[in-house]
Amino acid sequence: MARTQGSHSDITGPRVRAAALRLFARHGFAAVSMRQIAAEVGVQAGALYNYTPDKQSLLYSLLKGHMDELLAAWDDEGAGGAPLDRLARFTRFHIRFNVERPDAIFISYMELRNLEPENFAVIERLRRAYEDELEHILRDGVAAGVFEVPDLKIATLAVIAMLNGVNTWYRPGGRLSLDEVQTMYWDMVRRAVGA
Amino acid sequence: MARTQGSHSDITGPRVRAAALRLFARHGFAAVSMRQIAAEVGVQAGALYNYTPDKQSLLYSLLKGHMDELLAAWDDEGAGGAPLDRLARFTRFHIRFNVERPDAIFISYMELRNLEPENFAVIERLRRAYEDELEHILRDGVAAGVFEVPDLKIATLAVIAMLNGVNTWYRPGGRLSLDEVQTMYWDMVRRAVGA
DNA sequence: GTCTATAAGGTGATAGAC
DNA sequence: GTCTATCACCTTATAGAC
Repeated sequence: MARTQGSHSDITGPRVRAAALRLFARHGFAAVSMRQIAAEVGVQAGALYNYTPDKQSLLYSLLKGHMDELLAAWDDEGAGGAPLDRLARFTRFHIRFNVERPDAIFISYMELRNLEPENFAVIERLRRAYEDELEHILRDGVAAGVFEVPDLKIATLAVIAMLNGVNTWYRPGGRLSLDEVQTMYWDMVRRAVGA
Repeated sequence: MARTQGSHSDITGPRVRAAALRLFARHGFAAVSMRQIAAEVGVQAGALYNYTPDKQSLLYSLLKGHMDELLAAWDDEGAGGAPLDRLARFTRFHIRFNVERPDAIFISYMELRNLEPENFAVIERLRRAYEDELEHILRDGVAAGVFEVPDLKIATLAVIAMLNGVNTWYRPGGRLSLDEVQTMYWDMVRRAVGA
């Protein structure tokens, strides 16, 4: 796989990002060297710096891209309907989105502490924006009398934590289909919020 | 704080463990050097090797000690009673135990991937044993007709994931007391399992 | 039990040839 | 755009003095 010389104005950039995502998820940001990433891509370490100014920016760019994609995807399919329908849609959306990109999800909450403060603040703000989407659904449901939760903020975090747990065990082709998993968690979420 | 010479058959060992726990939780195992740990304790790096054969053993020892303590604590106060009572006790126990030792909890699920395979297998087995405690409660409740869950294994993991979420936001002296948090989560857990 | 000194090797990042 | 070579530094772990 190793190249010896020559130009490749092709797809090296995306391959660098893909390799970094995979390795960061497997071993952790701090444990992965630029040389390891380069070896995975099939270039020498120096060549990576054509695609990122430094290692930190590479991590930030992966997390930022992931959060943008998450919010855009929910924006596409989350809008409208009664609170109960929106909560069902959120539950199924969140599970599907997460299990489709386990590496990005993993580093998005494991490597936050390795972001420099300004980068951390940006990602944190986006994470909050996503949480707020769920909180608004719950608030509307409580106002409409169809949900009953002990505390809006805590119910929001509890539901997200429960749904995030899926990624720790779900594997495509396992005992349960994605649809079955979504349905089971919807059952539990629905009950947890008193619907 | 730095010593210059002399013997200290005192409490250096525990201080090494405490410093390592704190630093691993803050920055991650791979990002923390033996020199940093030594500086925190107030000794030179070489002195650490009086207390651990290597860095990996230090991590393993922290995780193993934590899991032993968890299982022993639950063994002390978890036994007996009706499924509903046992589930309430598990919920409150799990939350209290977790918020009392955030650093140990954090590294126990963040640094598993940095354990060597044999060490990982041991910790994983203990984690399973703890999960099984909850699964047995749910099974007994379902058998008794007081719980209703979509799937025993999934309900177990969903409840634990939800409860683990507390550590991401709870701080002593915050808006809610520990008892209030325990009560709110018990509300949501009870409903999630159809009790 | 702690120190200093050191071995052996890995780290992120840059310079300049092609 | 990629290579090779290199800088300055940090890493884990050990040896031997005190």
